[in-house]
Amino acid sequence: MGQKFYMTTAIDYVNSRPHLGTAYEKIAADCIARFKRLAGYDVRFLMGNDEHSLNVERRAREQGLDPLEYTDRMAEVFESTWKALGISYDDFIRTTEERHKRGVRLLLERIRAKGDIYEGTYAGHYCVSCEAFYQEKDLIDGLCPVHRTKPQWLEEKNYFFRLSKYCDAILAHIEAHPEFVQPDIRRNEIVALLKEGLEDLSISRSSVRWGILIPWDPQSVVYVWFDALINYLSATGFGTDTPEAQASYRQWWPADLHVIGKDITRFHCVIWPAMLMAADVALPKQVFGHGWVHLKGEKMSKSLGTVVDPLEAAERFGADPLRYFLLREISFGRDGDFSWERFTERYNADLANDLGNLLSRTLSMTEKYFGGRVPPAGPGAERLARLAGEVVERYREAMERYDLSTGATEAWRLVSAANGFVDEVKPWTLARDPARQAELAGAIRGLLESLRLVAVLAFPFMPAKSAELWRQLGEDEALAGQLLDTEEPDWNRLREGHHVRKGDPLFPRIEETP
RNA sequence: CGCGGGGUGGAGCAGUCCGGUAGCUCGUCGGGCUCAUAACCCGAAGGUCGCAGGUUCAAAUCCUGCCCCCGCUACCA
Repeated sequence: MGQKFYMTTAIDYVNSRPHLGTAYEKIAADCIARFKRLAGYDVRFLMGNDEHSLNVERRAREQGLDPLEYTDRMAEVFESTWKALGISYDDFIRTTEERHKRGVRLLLERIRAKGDIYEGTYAGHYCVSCEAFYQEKDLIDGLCPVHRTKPQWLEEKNYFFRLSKYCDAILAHIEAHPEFVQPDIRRNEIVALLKEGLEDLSISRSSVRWGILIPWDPQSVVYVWFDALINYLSATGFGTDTPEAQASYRQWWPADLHVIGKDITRFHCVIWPAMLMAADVALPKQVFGHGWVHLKGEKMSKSLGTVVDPLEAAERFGADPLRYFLLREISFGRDGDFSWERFTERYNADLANDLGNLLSRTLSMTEKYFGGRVPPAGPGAERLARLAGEVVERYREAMERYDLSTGATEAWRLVSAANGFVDEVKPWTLARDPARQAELAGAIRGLLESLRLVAVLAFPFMPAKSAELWRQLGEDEALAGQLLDTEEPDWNRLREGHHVRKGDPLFPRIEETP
């Protein structure tokens, strides 16, 4: 087994169904997970749901359900969505699970033992939707600035975490490990925030029941954010006292990568490391804050009916084209745009015309000239082989820094080159001249090998379509088990004489924009 | 002085950290090919890289000032 790589996404708040934005995060994370497996890492990819808080309890009651019943249903909705999108998570944690509660309790006890939790009173305007307190000056016309609803005046006993104590340590950590916060623009924000200083954080609620009880004071419940962050740790076995759990914890922690939305970098780059420092637990290696997916330049709006349901989008043309579009079109880390027009354009250009058609023409020629069997390697395709080597190197370099769109672009350089190569060598001309059989074989073989490599490179982006491409090339082993070999040129791997399996077009053209 | 993002050929983007031929996709125009999903290939037109200064042999890229757009003001990642 290779080096371990433990990565996570944000766990999702279950007060609404997944939408394109949440799906984007999982798709991007999945692409990274699959790339890492391809690169030989021993990957553990965690996702999950955030199920506590008054807000969730309310939503459940509205539907006449028990909170747990409600969260059970939502877990099904989320998991089936992720499966439909081809997300290859290894573990799915729910914050209502015992293993999570144990982890939360242990972390709390450790921080408390350190003396970093104290009792206090909190008073303020509390917005249920925000799960946050507001001061008078923050309210707009007496309403929550975010939700425009009337907050409640609450005065309650709260436990506080001495966040302020860790401000300098976190700053020092980020300075010593600039890669901790990615991309760079997010780091600047966090550093600015830290330089202004931190206040202690209220970490309990005494008015809420739906949550994890504070171990030494069952009248209080752990604040949902404090609870949620710990999932990354509890999912490894932290807090569970069996030899297996302990071994798992030691094997996987610290996390190598947290993939999250840019709005919650604060929680992951400030509060979370402080919690871990207080508990003497190692910090995660890296946090990556991705951008938003806008819809035609505007944020998605449920009331305007402009939210794209990822499943619906996936149903129309399959999950893979959607995955490809989002990953190729949007620079990972920045905001991007989704529209059916652009989707159709990308789909037809890159998938149908370039890759799909390349497969089509190559397999047709393989059938026509070689009876559908993989021809022997021969002269003529050297330049494709050379480019393939370069592409793999650059692809790998881009993917290592999570520059997913560049990774895809690199793979498509090989597709373009292969299409150009066909026009250049004109196999149909070679075919008329028996003396040039070896050249013809070399050319077709070069094209098949290019396609084989593209299947591997495209796999993190489009697992199902890549597997179909792989199958049509006549490969029998699972594509998922392949390794991206950079020691030896990943070339001439197909078995000579083996039958290809031409099938339906891999990506039929979309004639009308949806 | 609230915070942040952005302004690059008709459209959408990359390049800006580490200055040195302005790149990609679509669209337009011309040509080629016929293996292929009316797909593919080649070529061309089209940009004072928001504006004004500055640094430099050299700036989209660094510095200063200004203008405009967009988030943070929603169900939200």
